[in-house]
Amino acid sequence: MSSSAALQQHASAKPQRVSIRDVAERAGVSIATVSRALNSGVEINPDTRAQVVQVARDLGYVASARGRGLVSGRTDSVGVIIGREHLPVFLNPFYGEVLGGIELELEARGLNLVLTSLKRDHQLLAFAAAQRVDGLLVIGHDLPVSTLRDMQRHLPLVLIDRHEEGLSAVTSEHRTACAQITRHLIVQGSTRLAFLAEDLGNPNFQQRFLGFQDALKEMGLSLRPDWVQEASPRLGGGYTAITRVLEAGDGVPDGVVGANDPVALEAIRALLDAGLKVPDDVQVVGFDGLPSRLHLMELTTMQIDRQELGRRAAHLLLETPDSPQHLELQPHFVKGDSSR
Amino acid sequence: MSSSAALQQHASAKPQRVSIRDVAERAGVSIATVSRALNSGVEINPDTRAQVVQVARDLGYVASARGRGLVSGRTDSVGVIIGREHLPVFLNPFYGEVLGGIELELEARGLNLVLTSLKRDHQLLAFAAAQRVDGLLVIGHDLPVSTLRDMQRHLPLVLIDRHEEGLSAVTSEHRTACAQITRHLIVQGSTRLAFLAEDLGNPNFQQRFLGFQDALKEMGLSLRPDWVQEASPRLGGGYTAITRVLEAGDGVPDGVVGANDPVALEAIRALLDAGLKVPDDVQVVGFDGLPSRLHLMELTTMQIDRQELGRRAAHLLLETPDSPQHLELQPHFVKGDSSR
DNA sequence: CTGTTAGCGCTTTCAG
DNA sequence: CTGAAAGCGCTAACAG
Repeated sequence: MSSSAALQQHASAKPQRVSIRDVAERAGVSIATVSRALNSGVEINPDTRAQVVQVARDLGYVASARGRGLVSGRTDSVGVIIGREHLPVFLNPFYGEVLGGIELELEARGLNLVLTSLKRDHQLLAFAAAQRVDGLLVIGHDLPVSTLRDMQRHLPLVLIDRHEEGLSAVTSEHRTACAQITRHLIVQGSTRLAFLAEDLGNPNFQQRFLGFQDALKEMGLSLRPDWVQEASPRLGGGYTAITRVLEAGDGVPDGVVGANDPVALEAIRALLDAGLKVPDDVQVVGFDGLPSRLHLMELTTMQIDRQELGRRAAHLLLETPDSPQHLELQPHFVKGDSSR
Repeated sequence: MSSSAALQQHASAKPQRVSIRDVAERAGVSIATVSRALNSGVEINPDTRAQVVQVARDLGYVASARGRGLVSGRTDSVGVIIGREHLPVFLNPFYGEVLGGIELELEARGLNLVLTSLKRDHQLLAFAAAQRVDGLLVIGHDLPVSTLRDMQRHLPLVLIDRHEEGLSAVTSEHRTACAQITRHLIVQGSTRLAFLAEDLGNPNFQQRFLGFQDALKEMGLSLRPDWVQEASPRLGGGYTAITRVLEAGDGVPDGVVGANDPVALEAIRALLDAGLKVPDDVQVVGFDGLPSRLHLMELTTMQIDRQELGRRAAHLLLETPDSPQHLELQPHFVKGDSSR
């Protein structure tokens, strides 16, 4: 509180903020006229308007978002909430690009983006209820669906990368996409396949795992339980996961499907360290399509258009805030150097 | 506007938002009492308070940020503006971590983070003047200093990674740090050094370049103009920059200083593609210390504590909003595999 | 076309 | 300790 107080002191220390009344007085009109002159729309004498606009500019007047919001009921800004599990949020390029897409859509309409990293559930609810924003985009999986529904009672809301009954969402398809890239591996000659999941508790990774199994079945291959390993989500998990596969005693896989790109890249590092060649000895594929110019290797992966994910979600929020909709985007195959 | 209107419709379609009056009525007290009960501080009958708190909870009442802000003059949120030149903002892990540090500091005080990517200068000024936030953190170099000063008249403001006379700032030191890492290269045996700048118009890169030259001079080496190349900031610039060095006809450098990590990594890629060995034939160092687990190689670099940059800036904004201060953080040397 | 007036939801004197 | 009332800055009827 002391901090906010400090910020506040500042404001009052400034040469008194100019209000609509100052402009009205100086322009010799009423505050209503000032309001009308500045919010184009109503008919008003062009000369009066020009005069008011001039005075407003001179005084550096800008309508207070608070005062305006109080009567209009709008804030002209949209909130974005990112799941706790994904922190540090900004380190994951995945979410960065999603935000970029959201920004794009909002900026086109002159709306502000308010980013709020996840606090306690009840704080989030309070945030929604306090009407600091006109709508909410939620990225990530760790909010209880009940909280989401509660928030939905206060504000329109769209989920990103997650789907819940009765709530709007934009997601990407995981299962057939993962089957597709697994098939690619098999077609290119791999028969002994390992799967590295970042977190099998996450529904999206579950779907990818199912797709992996679909492809195995379809191609007449069998699943080796020891070759399905979970990689702790912190950096480096893929390395130890593939190491466990190598140590399982079933020999060396000739194909590895990483549940996402970081896991796949870490696995490649481990394979190289173990003296294996990629893709000659082992083909490796990932999932997500993270920008990889600086990476160990150009990865074969399923590219998710993250910007589109954000754009669409913002669009849904703005255009159809009241009818729940579910959009599912299909990732597309990108051939890199980690597979043949 | 139609979009905002749509969001607005939603709000009004909802079961009328509960206001302080609803709580007062239901609790059988005045709105003043509700306000007092909920904003701990004033003395009030514990029973009354308990009663009010209970009713408020039942009704799911949360004070409107607008109404409260109008009278208190505060918004309890801090804005962050990121320079146009750094877009797409979120793709650069540098700024992501800074944001993380800011978040940390704000969260500890219950303040909200409002992220606004850069629009036109006058829009930014309007944003500041509209008092949507209590203070502003500005990351990046492309805002005219005059605009910054104008904004400063409306709000307290702290610059990050940039310094201007009379404005608060948190920056990192570039010159001696770059000299230090250049010296490392020389001590490890490099004598023919190239420098790859991302953008020599940027004062920070200029400082690094100066540091590079300081080290050369100090160690009795001379600067080859052809071996100072600018790398266009888009991904891949470092690749072509080092290629130009190789084609300059002066032979092959045995040491390369990249003005930042991406440029250095791209250069390594190009060197490897050209059949050279890193660090055996050519040592390469970067600057920034981006997380590199997934990269081509662990880079020797000067690590900037980006989170600290954000934390300190937020701290300055909150604690000393009125007296301009300048904090300079020193990067520290990190040895990787790209140098001996 | 423009001025007057009534709030938007809340906090904060000022009286009781 | 609590209620009444003023007013934060603005927009939107409602009169002129």
